[in-house]
Amino acid sequence: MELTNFTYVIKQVELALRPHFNAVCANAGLTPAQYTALTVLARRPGLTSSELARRSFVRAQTMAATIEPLLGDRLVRREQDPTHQRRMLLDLTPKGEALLEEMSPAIRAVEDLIVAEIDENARADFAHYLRSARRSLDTAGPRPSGRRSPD
Amino acid sequence: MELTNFTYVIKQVELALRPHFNAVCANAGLTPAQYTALTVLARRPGLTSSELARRSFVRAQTMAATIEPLLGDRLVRREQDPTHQRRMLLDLTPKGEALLEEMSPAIRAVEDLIVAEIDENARADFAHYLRSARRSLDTAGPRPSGRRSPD
DNA sequence: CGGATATCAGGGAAACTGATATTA
DNA sequence: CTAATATCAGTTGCCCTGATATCC
Repeated sequence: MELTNFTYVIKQVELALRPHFNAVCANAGLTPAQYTALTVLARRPGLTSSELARRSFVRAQTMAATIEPLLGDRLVRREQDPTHQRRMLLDLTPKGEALLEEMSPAIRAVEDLIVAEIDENARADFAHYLRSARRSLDTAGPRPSGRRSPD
Repeated sequence: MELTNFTYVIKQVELALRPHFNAVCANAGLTPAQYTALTVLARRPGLTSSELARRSFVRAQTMAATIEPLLGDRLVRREQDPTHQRRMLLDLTPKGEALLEEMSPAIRAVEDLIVAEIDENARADFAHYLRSARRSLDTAGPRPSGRRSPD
């Protein structure tokens, strides 16, 4: 009963998910972290690298390293914030948007696999619990970067 | 509705969980992977390193590297399988069991944080969904190692 | 000044691939 | 012969810490 061990099972799910997710990303010439950064930028255009890092629970340096190859491949574009000399705003290029579109069916297949056994109705509950866990973990204890809700 | 993005949120939860889990493990002189291996051995004494690897969704080499320091620290003991010349069976030492016991309250605190916002009744559902996801991901597609249910 | 950004340099935990020797 | 185990060696993705310069 109480041998739930959420910490353990969450790690296991992430590990079991990794090869699937990895394969889809590698197929598109991306690392998993890069794909994730692209999807966040798709929904939040004009973020800075630091903001993107906070929303992803990583450091600014880590995110900068993740994004660097995307800039080189012209999947992401960077321009200076008109109001701040120091801030660099990130956006997807059309090429970046097209790549996400191409990957969409394969990603969708992985999504379907995750919830394959779960009733349609219960999937929303599952998603709700996951987001709740992320929120609880974010608003307490040791953190890599700053505050702010991830997405 | 369908903007659930389980792949993304699961990764986010794992990332948000990491610093908490990491701090507890580091406090006990363990890496997260080492702590996890200890807990599995606590519940499944006499596993081989390869079996342990399969249950943990990693390769035999990865698990061997994880366990090596635990043998040196006498937290885990290894003895030859009487019926197989090649198999080496793993077990916790009393020292290993004691360490898990010491860590238990801190681990429990992290567990409580994860489900802090979730109703007592709903926590079992959450655990069920997580295990279901792990199972679905395990029984299909690309995998690092072999078969067998993890735990 | 403090706070946030960007970026340089270095390090570590933990997964991967490939290859090999042994044994049921 | 085939499958599984144990183990050697190298690689990679991706996070970390510390430090620095710039800008509001």
